[in-house]
Amino acid sequence: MSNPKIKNMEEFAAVSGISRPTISKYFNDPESVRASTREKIEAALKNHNYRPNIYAVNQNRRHTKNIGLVVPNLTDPFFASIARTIEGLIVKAGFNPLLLSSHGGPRQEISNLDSLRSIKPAAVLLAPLGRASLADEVAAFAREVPTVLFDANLEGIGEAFFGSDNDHSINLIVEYLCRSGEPPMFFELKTPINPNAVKRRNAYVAAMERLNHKPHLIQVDGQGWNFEEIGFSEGERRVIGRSLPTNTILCSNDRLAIGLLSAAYENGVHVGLGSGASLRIAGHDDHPFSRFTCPGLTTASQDYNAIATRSVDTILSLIESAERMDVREETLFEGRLVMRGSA
Amino acid sequence: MSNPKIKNMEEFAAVSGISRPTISKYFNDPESVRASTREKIEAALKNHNYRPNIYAVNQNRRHTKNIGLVVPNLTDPFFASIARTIEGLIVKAGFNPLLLSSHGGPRQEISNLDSLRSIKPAAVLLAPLGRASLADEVAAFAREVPTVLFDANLEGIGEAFFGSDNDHSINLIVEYLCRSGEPPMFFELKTPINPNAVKRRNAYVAAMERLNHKPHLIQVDGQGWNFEEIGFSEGERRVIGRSLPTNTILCSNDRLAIGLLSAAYENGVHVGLGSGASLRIAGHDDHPFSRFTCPGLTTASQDYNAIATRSVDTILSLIESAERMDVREETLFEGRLVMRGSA
DNA sequence: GTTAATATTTTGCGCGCGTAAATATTTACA
DNA sequence: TGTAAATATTTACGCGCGCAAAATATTAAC
Repeated sequence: MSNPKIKNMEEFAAVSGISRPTISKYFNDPESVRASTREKIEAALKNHNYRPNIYAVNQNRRHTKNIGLVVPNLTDPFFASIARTIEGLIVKAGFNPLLLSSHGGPRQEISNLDSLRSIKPAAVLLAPLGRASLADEVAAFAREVPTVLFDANLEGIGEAFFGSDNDHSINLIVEYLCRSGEPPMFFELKTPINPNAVKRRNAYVAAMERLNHKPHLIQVDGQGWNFEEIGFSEGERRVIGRSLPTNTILCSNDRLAIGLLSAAYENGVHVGLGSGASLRIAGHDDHPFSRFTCPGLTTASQDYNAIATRSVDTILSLIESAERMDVREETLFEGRLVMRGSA
Repeated sequence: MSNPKIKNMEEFAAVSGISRPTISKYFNDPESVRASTREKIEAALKNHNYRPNIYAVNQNRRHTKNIGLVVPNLTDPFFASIARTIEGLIVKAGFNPLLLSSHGGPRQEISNLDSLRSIKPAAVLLAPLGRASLADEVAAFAREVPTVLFDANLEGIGEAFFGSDNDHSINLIVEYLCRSGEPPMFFELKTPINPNAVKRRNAYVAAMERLNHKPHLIQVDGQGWNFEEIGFSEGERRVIGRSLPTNTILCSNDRLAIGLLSAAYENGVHVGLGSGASLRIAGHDDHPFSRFTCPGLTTASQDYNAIATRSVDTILSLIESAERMDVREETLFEGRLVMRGSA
């Protein structure tokens, strides 16, 4: 396990009694060499534990085994957990995931893509920032490197997009709220970064009209990713203690709802379904923490398993076929209603 | 900006009228070439936007510009946010951070180190899993690659360790709790993975004894990282509605406290300081979400700015000096008491 | 036992760049 | 203005490996 010290494939070839290119073949696919040589190689591997220099490998390989994974914000447990499952799928497929977060904003997103470019990835999975994204530069990247978008769509960019069917899930939750109490108002950022937020707003309006209710939007100021903070402070200003046309608030996402719940609690406003409650709050996403809010947050889950799996599958087949897609695929997965105590 | 297409340094040298090795020097340090040549290069760079092949660069460079960053669990917003600030510092220093999470457990931690090994990083910043870590293998790695530990200590491994002074912060919070109400019990996992947890337990016991109170430990079952879940379910079993010797619970970390708070709420137990409250709950860490619990969580913050900064600084000086430390440094930073509504 | 077909291994070359040593140029200073 | 010191550039070589084509070994077929 620690004889002299093998420093390259040449030397390893020598000690294993096989020619260097055959060793190379073995490392690229152990099945591609005869069983008898494979055994010799693996025996030698036991005594010397040599590993090919990854830089030399990637310099010469036609395509690297790297897959880039870019998410808008790793600090958000939601994306952290998606990233984790995608990473797992990539590793299982024998590729090497490179995880980057665009938390710094649109310029960082591009800078992430630039880093990936220099790493010459086989393909890239990108959850873009959304409306803030520098679409032209992202598009230019996607022309160079096979790219699949997920979570947030950028029209026409990349080989495919996989996301959530906001129409469906918002419809589910609006219907539920109307059926079980007063029709909801919609609490959101005035200028959301995420295209899903816009879709949800429109879906809310449409659902309300379909049910013959007048839609009400509460559009609050706020920038960046500190949704809880915004939900809290703007909730205090615009919701708590105000006389609103309804006692039910549907938030554009769970993190806003978490802030709003906190503001309600702090101001002594009782949230929930029961008789003692004066406010109902619902969210969207089924954020990892929404189980533990007080009360638990009623929300709509996204089918992230499906999104992750399909995204990785298409990226892999894209790599394998070495071709681009003839038509850009766009698939939305349906979420489910998650009922908890808050509405 | 898009003339012919430069594919290597040779060609770029040609179009810029400078010799290739000089170009190489420029990319390693733009200041190292004469101002006049620098201008020529940068002019050419504008028209051709060429970038050196990172694999070829790293294959030949004596040391890469990569710094590995391994954290136990990126899904925890706490580590996600530390990782983010550390990444920022690394980038600012002109290095390239490689972020990996050991969420999968001790074997994944080692596998992360193995991946890093093959990338030949200049150095590695490691927040180990803790007691679960395969110490021998981590130590072997740290002998090969300059490694600095943070957050959780593994005795004698790596060049230095930077963490929190649990004695200090637990003392702060125990004193506060005793002074403002009944002395606390300590709520924790029976078999914690994290050495900080053990230190906190001991610090709690010591602090209580110093104040002439009898320490009480509530040690619950539970494995893995789903602390909120454990805090919730075990809290329901062991705390809520039980007749305990005190009405104050100090949790080993905020995530347990978040679960416990949720359980209290769900069972109609009023948490806080006021007269209507029957339970006080405090945590430790100042987790990003602890502001938004109901009520807000009283806790002890860690000085993660200091930990991040010092860790990165030492790793950088370690790289620069190209030497190991003669004595292993171990520095603990003091946290602060963060008072909110829960205790 | 021979030959053709096939699977495997080897030969030979080049990838894109870092870097030491040799050479040329610039700068500083008398 | 001349010279030495400092700085910049060039020459020349090697890093560790992938890959195509050629050579060889193995298997199958008759």
